[in-house]
Amino acid sequence: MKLNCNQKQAVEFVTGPCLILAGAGSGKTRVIIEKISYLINQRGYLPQHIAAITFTNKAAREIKERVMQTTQQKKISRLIISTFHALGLEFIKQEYESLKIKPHFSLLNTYDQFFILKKITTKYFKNNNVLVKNLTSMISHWKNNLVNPIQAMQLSQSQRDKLFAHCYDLYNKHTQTFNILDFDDLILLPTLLLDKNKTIQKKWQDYIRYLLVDEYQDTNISQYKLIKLLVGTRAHFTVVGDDDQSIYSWRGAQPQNLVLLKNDFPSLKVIKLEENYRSSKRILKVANILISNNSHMFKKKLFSTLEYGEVLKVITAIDEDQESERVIQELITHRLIKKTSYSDYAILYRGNYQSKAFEKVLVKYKIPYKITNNISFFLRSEIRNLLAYIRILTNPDDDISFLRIINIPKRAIGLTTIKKLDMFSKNINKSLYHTSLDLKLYQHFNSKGMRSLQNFIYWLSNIVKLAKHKPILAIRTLIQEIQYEKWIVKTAINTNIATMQINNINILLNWIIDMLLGNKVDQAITLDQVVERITLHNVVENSKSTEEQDQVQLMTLHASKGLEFPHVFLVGMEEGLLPHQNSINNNNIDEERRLAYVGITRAKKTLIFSLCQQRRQYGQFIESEPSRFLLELPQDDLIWKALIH
DNA sequence: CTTACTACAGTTTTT
DNA sequence: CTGTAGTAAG
Repeated sequence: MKLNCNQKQAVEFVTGPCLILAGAGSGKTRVIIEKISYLINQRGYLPQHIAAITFTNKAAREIKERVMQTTQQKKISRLIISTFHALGLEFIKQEYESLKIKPHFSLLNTYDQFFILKKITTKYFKNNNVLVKNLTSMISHWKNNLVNPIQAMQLSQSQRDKLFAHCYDLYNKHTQTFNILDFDDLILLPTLLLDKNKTIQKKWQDYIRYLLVDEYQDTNISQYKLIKLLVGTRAHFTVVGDDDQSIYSWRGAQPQNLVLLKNDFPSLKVIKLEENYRSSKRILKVANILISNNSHMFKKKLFSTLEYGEVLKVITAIDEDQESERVIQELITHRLIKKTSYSDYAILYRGNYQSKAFEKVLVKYKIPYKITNNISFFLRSEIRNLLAYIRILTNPDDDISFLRIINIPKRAIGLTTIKKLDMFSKNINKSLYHTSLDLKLYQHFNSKGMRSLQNFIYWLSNIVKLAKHKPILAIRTLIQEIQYEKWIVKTAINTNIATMQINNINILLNWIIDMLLGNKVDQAITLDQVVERITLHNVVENSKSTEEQDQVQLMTLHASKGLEFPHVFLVGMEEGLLPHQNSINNNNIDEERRLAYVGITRAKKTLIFSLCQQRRQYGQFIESEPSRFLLELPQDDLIWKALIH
């Protein structure tokens, strides 16, 4: 297929700052890919001087694969296609000396971060999870806004915020002494260093000569600053974004960055991609009318050359049981008449918990389905434990991982022993691992628990030594000697769960060993790199097999961004759900409207809404009203199906 | 040190 | 209503 006029213009404008406003389904990924090959083939850029930055590993992978199809493989081997965070990590690894970081730092995931904050703030918050969560997001917010602890203290008005700023300081000191970084640091540290150090800035600007950024509307302040520092005054870059699909403001995304771009780069060329290749005219009309209720920084109106399409249906139900029943009935009938596949259908909802009612009905009718929930593979307890062991092999000083596995499986090291160890480690200022190796500890304390600890650390340190030269043998020995499978069978609620957990562990182990051996990948990598990949990427990405099965797709609206389906059910169209009650309270309806817009624009051929009159919430029924978004749509294009009692 | 009970909170979540 | 995390008793 040929590029349309605007797409062609977007590809070929490479001499200055460029903003591509790409509406839903307008072929933006294709433009990015074409632009990369245009830069290489027509403009003489060397691949190693081009960087394309995305938010997700999935998007990065897609671009990589598609560039590979259009360009010769050897040409693009050094092309930089990565996420913001992976690029930041690469930067930190190269510049760790200037950042005053030891080379063997470990990366924290959100769980470990929460755990650390909980631990260091117990005396203030007494394990109040809500407060710790608030603190976690506050610190993240500060970091994303390039605010250090001192500035945070100055900015804080309330007593609570001052305490939070103090905790931020404690947390920073903690991460510095233990040589750990969190996700936000991967952006923050490179940004601060590039800003301060002109030599390094020049070096990186010479390295990355053309920058492309995908999903630009999702960038936060520090990411935008990073972009500016990387492109410098040369300003050879392209950002691609759509303000109507900005649905991550609660994570710090600033759609205003689109406007800032115009101010910071007056010569900015703005190119709009408004031709939609996905949806029927009717679906686009409805989407355009809905989103016109939001204020806009750039005017944009999607159009389609496809047929007008079927009328949109609205299914009303008494409660969520009937809602799911009627939606699935509709799906079954539609599939029989149109002879479609199950995988042509998607059920989209606001909150993960809404999937339950649908799952029940799908099971009842024996319909294959796939729920994409974001409870990552890595958050499963059996995986977290195993990972903690593997992290200890690469960085024994990782106290969080050490604490997690110290008594898993049970080896008679209890709370009292751990408390003594913790105290002692603070006195001699060493990590828990190294404190446990210190014979002085056992001269001070002599208890059953301490003797268990001494045995454990003797065993563990040998595995750690082994891992330095023979990581695969070390991992195999480890799994065998802790008898992890046995422990799982013992602790699991039932045998089904145990089998699943053992299966999960084997998936992870096989993946790690494949990586270490270099199977299935171009190059074998070290155990350090394996751990890094696991924290930053998602291993599950390897298991493609499920994607190709014929299954009805269920997911949240957030998770559906970037995808498309022939037939879409947008369920739970009620006030309080979409828009969500919290967003109504915070007067953040615009983002909820964009969420609805994202949902609508996923549909290619048919779109069906559903809602309930009453919905169970925490056990009791609450009355609900149709979402205001349904009422904003042109009613000529909707059919409200009668309620069945 | 382990097990069992109670209290409580409960959107979205790219890395 | 559900799942989880922290505490109190075994």
